[in-house]
Amino acid sequence: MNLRERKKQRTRDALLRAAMELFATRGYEETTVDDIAAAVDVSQRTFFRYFAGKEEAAFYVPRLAETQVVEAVRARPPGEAPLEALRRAVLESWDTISETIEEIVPVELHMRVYRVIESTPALLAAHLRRAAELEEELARIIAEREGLDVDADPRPRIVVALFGGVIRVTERLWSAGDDLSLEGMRQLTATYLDQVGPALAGNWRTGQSP
Amino acid sequence: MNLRERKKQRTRDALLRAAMELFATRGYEETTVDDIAAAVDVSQRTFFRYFAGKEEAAFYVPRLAETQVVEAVRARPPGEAPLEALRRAVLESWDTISETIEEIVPVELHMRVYRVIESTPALLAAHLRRAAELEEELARIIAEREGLDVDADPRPRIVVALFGGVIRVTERLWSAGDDLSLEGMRQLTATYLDQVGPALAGNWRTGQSP
DNA sequence: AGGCTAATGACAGCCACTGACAATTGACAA
DNA sequence: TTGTCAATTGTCAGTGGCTGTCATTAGCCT
Repeated sequence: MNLRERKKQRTRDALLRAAMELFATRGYEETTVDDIAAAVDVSQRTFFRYFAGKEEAAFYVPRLAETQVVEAVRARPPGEAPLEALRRAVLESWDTISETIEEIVPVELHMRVYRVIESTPALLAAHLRRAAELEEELARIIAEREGLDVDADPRPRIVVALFGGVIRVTERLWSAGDDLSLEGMRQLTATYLDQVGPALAGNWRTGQSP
Repeated sequence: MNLRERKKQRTRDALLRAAMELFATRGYEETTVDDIAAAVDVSQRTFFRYFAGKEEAAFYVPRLAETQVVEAVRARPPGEAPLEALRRAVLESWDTISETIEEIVPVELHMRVYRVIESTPALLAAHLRRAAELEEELARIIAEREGLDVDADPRPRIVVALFGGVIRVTERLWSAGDDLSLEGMRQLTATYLDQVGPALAGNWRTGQSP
């Protein structure tokens, strides 16, 4: 790697860290791009050469996680039922995700930024849009696994929509609660996915849930 | 109603219509607030006194529809299973929705704007955030119907997430296709909701779908 | 060493949005 | 009807995100 390349990498990292640190402490809206650039001692223009916008800095790490989930789903054996494949892929990819993150920024910082994302309207909106794109991708993968046409058969998109919905509900609960550990999230996700069947049963009065 | 009130109403209507017309023809990003204000011959500042931002103008009509759905769910008899109640409420509220819209703007204009919302990243993001808020509200209603605590029992949020997911999938398909009639949308929604059961079944090879 | 190219900074400008203040216009009572 | 009060609006100035342009700097390669 060149000196040039290394320098670029360092600038990018510094900008990312400074941005995340500022978002996490001061808040997203309260942080200006000038603040971030000043913290790294580069011009505002340089920031925009590395990130398309403030938003992109906030979502840099979450994007890594998404990529990993997609690949985990792709790697699932074709025999599994769709919902089962999705479930296992997510739970499994969280084992490796923290290491991936730690290579870039402290996981703890990521978690604090994640909370900011969930509690900042503009960021939450962007997050949901990304999630929708992810779902579309997953639907295609599922359809292919099952040898179906996504645009002709509604079922791939429906399972994925259901699955995505459950994930989002747990994300929200998790980020709002106190237990920010990965294990807590795993637990929550597993519990909620287990409730999918019962939730669809007609009669909810039979048997309460945790 | 005062002359003053009437004048305000007229200005608001004119701004809304001008905004929607411009969004639908020129596109959202390509329309500046100055354009909208100029079309109505008021100052830019006045626009911001009626709408919190460009976005709010785009979502003014869709918000009406959302309100109506929420009320339709509230009006459902308590005996129905949750998913059934949601299904009936949505299908039913679409009967009345076009009249409500027509009081404000031509339905055809609304449809064109809706397509713009679905195809403009910034607007789609905002739309999904609103949808998430709506789902939270519906989950609370469902929980109350069933005499449950939303924060203790996951099932209300899960059904609603599933339902919301299906709705969003159909919205997208509908807005991307050619048949922009309400009847087409009803049909699509009913079909997709009917596929929820089959989609969750383990084995998709038994019996193809339309 | 010196020319080439990529990265950066400085500057100007667009657009969404906000606060402050002055001018206008309808409402209402004397 | 007129004068006063309050609401509506326009103007102006300013902030922040973001982009294009151009000159300058700094690493690369012969």
